[in-house]
Amino acid sequence: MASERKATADPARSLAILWRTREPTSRGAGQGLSVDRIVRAAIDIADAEGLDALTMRRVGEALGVGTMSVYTYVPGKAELVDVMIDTAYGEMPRPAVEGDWRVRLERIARDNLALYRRHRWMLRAETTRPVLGPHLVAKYDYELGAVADLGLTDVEMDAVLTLVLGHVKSSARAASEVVDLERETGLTDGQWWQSHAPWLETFLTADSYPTASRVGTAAGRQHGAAYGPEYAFEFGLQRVLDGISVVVAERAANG
Amino acid sequence: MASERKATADPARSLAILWRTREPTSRGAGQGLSVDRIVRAAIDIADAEGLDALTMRRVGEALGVGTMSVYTYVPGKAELVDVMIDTAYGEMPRPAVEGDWRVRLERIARDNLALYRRHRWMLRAETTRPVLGPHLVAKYDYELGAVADLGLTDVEMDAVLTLVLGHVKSSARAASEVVDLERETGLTDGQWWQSHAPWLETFLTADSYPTASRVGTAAGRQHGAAYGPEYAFEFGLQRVLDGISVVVAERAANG
DNA sequence: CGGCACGGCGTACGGCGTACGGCCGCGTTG
DNA sequence: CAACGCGGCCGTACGCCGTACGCCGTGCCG
Repeated sequence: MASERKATADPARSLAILWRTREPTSRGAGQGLSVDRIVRAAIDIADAEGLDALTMRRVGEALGVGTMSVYTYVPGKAELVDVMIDTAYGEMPRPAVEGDWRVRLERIARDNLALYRRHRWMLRAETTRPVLGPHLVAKYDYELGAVADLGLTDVEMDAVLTLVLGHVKSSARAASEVVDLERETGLTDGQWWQSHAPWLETFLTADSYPTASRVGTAAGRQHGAAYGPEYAFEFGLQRVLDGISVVVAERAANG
Repeated sequence: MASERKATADPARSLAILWRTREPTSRGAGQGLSVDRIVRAAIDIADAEGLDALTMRRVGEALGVGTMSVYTYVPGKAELVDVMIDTAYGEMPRPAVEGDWRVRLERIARDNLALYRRHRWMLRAETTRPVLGPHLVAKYDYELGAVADLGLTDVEMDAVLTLVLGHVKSSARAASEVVDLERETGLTDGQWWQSHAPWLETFLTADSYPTASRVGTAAGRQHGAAYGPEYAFEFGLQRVLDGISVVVAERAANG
């Protein structure tokens, strides 16, 4: 299957590229190809048409270059995606936010959501352990700053961040799926739901599954209106932050 | 996009198979192939070797049958995965749990985590909107029961469930990645972390990224010990439940 | 007993990632 | 200034994948 990360991706190779261990060569013909240009082209393709459309052939084509030329700068597709991810992290804002931890965490959540909205392919590409590129490290450092002065242990700080970012990613995935579905079927979520209503009524009867039937119908009716991925994101985010505040209050009380 | 779900997956076809719209034929030769046997074989392969190893050729091979014979019962790979997912949901327990909503939700979270542990391929396969198979519907109905009597609106009930299950999936994914990494590299997480220590110390210095450096080191040192995906799961779950309890208490107070 | 519906499958096509080996032009060296 | 060799570039080819298509043999129904 692959697609998101061949099992054989070599982290060391990705790291070498990410941290620019190689100096730019001036030898040879060189018609201006470079890791940066390749990554930029690849991101453009993935943004516009998704990870499936991102093939090495397409990348070469986009750069007016043979397929195999890409391999001069990038060891393989998996490593290319690694670099794409770190590059995307690099475009995130890292402003100094005024306000308490809750404001800061909420801001971080929204920034990450925006990132996933712009680069939907990241939702599928990150499957394996992230490669510790420079921008990911900077991002991690910045985001830890939001929870640094709350009296949490280092491990707890990491766990809080993991929790919030995990929620963002779940929500983003759900939202992305709705977009995909609308694009593929040509139907909005509400229309799709309505077209499946007869089918649902056949099997998902109030007799057999009372709760699922009622709630599903309610949720379905709201689709396109108030309910949807946005609601799930907002609701979940506030719940998560509420939950974190319990620990924070505890630590503040106990010193 | 594809890989876990070809963009061309046809939900209607999947649904037809899932709800057994076709009656079992008794015409023709028939050497005992069936949707069930195919699905079972496919799940065995995916469990043992991952989604990447699941190819139509492998499935046919495992059943002592030609590759294309599989297509007699299943329209394509995407639909096969759909059916695999619903089948996996079918093996989940749905006991009547005594205790309050928190006990019930916690139980649901752990059951789902166990499911993902047994079928790690599900973490990659569910990308798109789930197909509403019979077992998913039953699962949804069952799980809604855990939050049915808390005074929440229908939409809120759905959101609570989405939040909890999203956290489970995030955590399961993280845990699965650790397993994959250990399997691929032959190193435990702690060993891997240690082997990258020199590299990290070069770039992730206390000067440039003080917080990330300290927390990363702390988290890294704990790997293999107390910290890890299990901790992140437990910590996050309690935070999420704490957050939900705030809403529940609100509703209980306001009627 | 004839027909044919249907399960089973061999072949083939168009895609993918990428290994390999060669070409060619430039910067360096004697 | 000539020769060298290195490195950017890439054409070809291989082994995978999913699956369209058309052919067979079988056993039930009329």
